[in-house]
Amino acid sequence: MRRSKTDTARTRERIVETASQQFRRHGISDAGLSRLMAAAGLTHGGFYRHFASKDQLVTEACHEALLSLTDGLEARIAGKSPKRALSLLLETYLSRTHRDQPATGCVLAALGSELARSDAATRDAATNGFLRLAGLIAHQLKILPPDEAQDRSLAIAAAMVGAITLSRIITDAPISKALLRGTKKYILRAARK
Amino acid sequence: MRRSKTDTARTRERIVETASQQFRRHGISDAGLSRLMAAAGLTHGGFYRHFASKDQLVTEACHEALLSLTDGLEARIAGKSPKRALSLLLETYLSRTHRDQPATGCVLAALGSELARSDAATRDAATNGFLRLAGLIAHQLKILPPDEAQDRSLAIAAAMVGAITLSRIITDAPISKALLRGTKKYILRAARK
DNA sequence: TGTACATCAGTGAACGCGCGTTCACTGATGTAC
DNA sequence: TGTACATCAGTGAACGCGCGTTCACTGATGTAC
Repeated sequence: MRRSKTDTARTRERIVETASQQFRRHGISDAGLSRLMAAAGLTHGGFYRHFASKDQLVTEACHEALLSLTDGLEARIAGKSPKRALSLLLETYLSRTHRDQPATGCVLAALGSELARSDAATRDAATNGFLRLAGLIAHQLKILPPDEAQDRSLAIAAAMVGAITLSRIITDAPISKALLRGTKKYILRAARK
Repeated sequence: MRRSKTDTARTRERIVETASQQFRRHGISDAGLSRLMAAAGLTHGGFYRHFASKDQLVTEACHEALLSLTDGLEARIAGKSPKRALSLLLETYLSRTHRDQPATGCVLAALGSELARSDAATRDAATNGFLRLAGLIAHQLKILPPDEAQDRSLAIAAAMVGAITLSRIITDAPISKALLRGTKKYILRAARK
């Protein structure tokens, strides 16, 4: 039966939030709409009242998840010195907690290679999220001229994403840990003048 | 009808080679066995004469593709000075050619986030390939003590994989290029004492 | 070296299953008077 | 403010489709004598 406008809006948000977790946990292709809607407490039939297609949901889920990630990181470093802020960003992003909980972590690390094959709208959302992440880093590189800080922050953000992705693939625990530790050290070196 | 042993071995190799390209092009989940076998010039029914399951093919395809990648890179830098070799590695791996041709490129970049959700055997194959890639880099960091060269090479290899993956996601061509260029510059900095 | 038979690579139909999407239906919400 | 009716969120069955896997069958290859 029909629901109130606020209920409808809440349901839609719940679907997007549930979807973004399911995608990150199982991958985009392997997260089916039926299971996903059930996880949101609904049946699959109602899906198309909210979204035109699965692709649209993917786009929105990536957008929201990346917004939430960068907002969270931004809040975490608010008011800190650039040096301390960069260290905090790296500790948070390159943590074992992040590695072990893909469902609530960075979409770029959880879905990177699938995003590379996604449609333009989803890749746009991913690109914007990536640039926001890089921007957070660029702000901590104030010792450098702006152009160089921009270029370097792109490389640093990609290195962070690559490190988490690979730390999840690697079957040898000490090596996985060494990769995360090494990446942090190596980025801190790269942040120096 | 039955085939000779050498024909059978050749067919098996052809399936693995075709599969590794199809996986890198379409993703593991989205590369179906029927299409894949057709691409290898066979019908899908014969698949299980060669492999116990799709998972086994995935493992072998990743193993072979990573072996081929590291062999190719190794041949390319043979006899070069460490400095020149590192630069060559980076130019080759971080090229627009590599970015634009995932089907024949690095499996870790093409399938990274899917590999993180794959079974142990496939993740073992990916881990070994990653360590071989890192090893190639470590050999060019002879100015550093071995422990540090190992840690740093892990971080560098992950940064390379992350950069290619993200360069494929990014919808803005200049930014994609800036990421590849920036990553090379930043790794060369990190390689210095 | 030649013959008889077992092996098995490859074919194509078939299996059950879950996929994304559509649709008739329900009944509460929203709207127009 | 109350009433009549249109809207539409959510349900559950159904659609065609491709998936991974199995199987009976074919006939050339490999093996045993």
